[in-house]
Amino acid sequence: MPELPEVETFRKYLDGTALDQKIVDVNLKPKSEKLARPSWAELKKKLLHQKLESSARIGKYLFIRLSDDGYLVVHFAMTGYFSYYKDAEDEPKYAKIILHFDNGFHLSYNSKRKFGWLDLAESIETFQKEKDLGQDALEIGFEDFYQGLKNKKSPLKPRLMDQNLVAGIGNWVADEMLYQAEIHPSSNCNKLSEEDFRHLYNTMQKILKTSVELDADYDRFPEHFLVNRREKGGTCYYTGEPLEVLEVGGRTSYVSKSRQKMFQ
DNA sequence: TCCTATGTTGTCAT
DNA sequence: AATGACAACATAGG
Repeated sequence: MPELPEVETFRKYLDGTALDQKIVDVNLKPKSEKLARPSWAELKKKLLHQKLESSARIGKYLFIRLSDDGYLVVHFAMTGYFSYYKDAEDEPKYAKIILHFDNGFHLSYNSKRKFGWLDLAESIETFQKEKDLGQDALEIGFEDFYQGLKNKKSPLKPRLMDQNLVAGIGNWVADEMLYQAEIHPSSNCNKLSEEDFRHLYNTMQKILKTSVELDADYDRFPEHFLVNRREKGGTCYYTGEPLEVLEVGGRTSYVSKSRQKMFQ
């Protein structure tokens, strides 16, 4: 579900389908008002008669440039995704907000739950500042990554998932990074050396790039990736041992105990 | 029936 | 100021 690689895949999907066509109507499904910000009336008014011109992404947030001015901002939360289709009968079951284009196609924002949302923003910079959103995990340099984490008095995993520090890492990417980098999620940030952080940073880049290249399609992920093993009965690719399931920072974490070193 | 879920946000406590 | 625990949001699926 939508973390950085998934949202980047949605962004590419949007770029390949829905850009440069005039929005002739916008529909809201019943009981979906909460997904529209700042309000359904304002969102609809802003989108009508405009085109989606281009897209950008910071972390799990997608920014879509509108032809007049400003941005449509989309957050997919846990179950959101886009569909671009022509026939009304192809409308997804969980469609919540639907943009209708003058070429007869439709772009729907779908979600099983009412968690994600569509919002408006004047500029990406304003939005990023208001939300205190950190640098995108694929953009941040090692030095900022290191400086942001090295002095934290906290278990590492919750800090990796803190969007104000580095944006885009959710539960599965955090587990994946820590697994491949051989670091226990409960390790204290301030006990890792610079080289440990460098290793973690390089691992993060590799995992994110690979995931994005594979369009976040887990079925195509390398066999050693943890994400497909994060389930009951899952075993470590490297050691064959059963993965431990524990809670770190309130989130379920899968750990290969003998592989991942605890820094404390 | 009960529990969990890969996200965010707000409150309250330390 | 930082950090953590917890609830709320909402719903499908095991």
